[in-house]
Amino acid sequence: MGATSGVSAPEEERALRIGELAERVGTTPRTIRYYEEIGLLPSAEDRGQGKHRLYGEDDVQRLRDVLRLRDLLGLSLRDLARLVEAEAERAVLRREWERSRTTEERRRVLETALANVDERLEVLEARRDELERTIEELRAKRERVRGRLAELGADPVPA
Amino acid sequence: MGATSGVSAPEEERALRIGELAERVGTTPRTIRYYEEIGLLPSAEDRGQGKHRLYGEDDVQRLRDVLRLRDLLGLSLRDLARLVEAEAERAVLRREWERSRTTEERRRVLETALANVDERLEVLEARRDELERTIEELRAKRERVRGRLAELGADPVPA
DNA sequence: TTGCTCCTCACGTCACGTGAGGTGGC
DNA sequence: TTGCTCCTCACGTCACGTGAGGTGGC
Repeated sequence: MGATSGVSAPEEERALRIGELAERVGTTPRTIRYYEEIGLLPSAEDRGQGKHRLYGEDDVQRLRDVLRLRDLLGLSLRDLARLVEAEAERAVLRREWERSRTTEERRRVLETALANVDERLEVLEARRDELERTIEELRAKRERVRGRLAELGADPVPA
Repeated sequence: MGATSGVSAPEEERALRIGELAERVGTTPRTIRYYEEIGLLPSAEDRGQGKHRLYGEDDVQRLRDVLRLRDLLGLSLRDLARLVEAEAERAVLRREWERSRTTEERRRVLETALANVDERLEVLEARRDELERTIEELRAKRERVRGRLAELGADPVPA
């Protein structure tokens, strides 16, 4: 859960405070603290009681990913945490793969990763198709309204 | 608020009970009762205390619309209720338009409707574009994984 | 009459929002 | 030192979930 720190070594890079991070990714400090509390984001274990949280660029990226998945998938945060865990697991598999010797091991690792990606793609594509259908309905509606406006007389409606 | 009844005259058509309606649209009876409670769905005013709610086909359609907008837009239910109100208002404007005499009135009504549709289109298109970008990222990731699998040897991965 | 679904409270939960009162760092 | 943002409780809210105990219709 807390093996890696949320404070990702801001050695050279500028360290962000929670408010800056929140503004960068379009959320609130409270949401970030809550995600840390439920284990969806890693917490800085070496942070003293009452001390400020500090974040680096990779924390920005990780939080962006989490928020995007939350909005796109509409899962509970528990399920989302499981999904993010699976993603991390894939990263582990990836490193394992780098070291693995036999072709069979490599194949197994890659096929697991492929199945994982395919599953996410299916969910996202279904959502996009649903959105597309709704957009088409609205466009047809718009054309009908514009047609009626055109019938009313001279002034063309600006595109 | 309660001018029209949720029980939309199931004269000939088969009347649905709340559990059937819920299953048809993919939600729960509790959600339907809650939406009625906050005014997002109309309530049957002529329903006696403790009597069963009954629904018709247009209630199915209305609830489907509400649920789809909820999932697609991610608004609060208060904002969603306002939007649905605006939709109903447009229907009123539509009937008003049927009776209106002057070209200017008609133009005004149509332009209001057009602005309303355009606003919804913009939100939906932005969402779809974001989804599309995520899908593209995942597809690229998948191609990379499949490339690595192909490198491993003979057996082609089924498309 | 027996099941089944329905009814109305009413408390629980999830994902945060929102102060209350206090401390930390450019 | 002065502001500003940060900190930790902790209670509030929104959108329902989930029984508890009772009634209704094929």
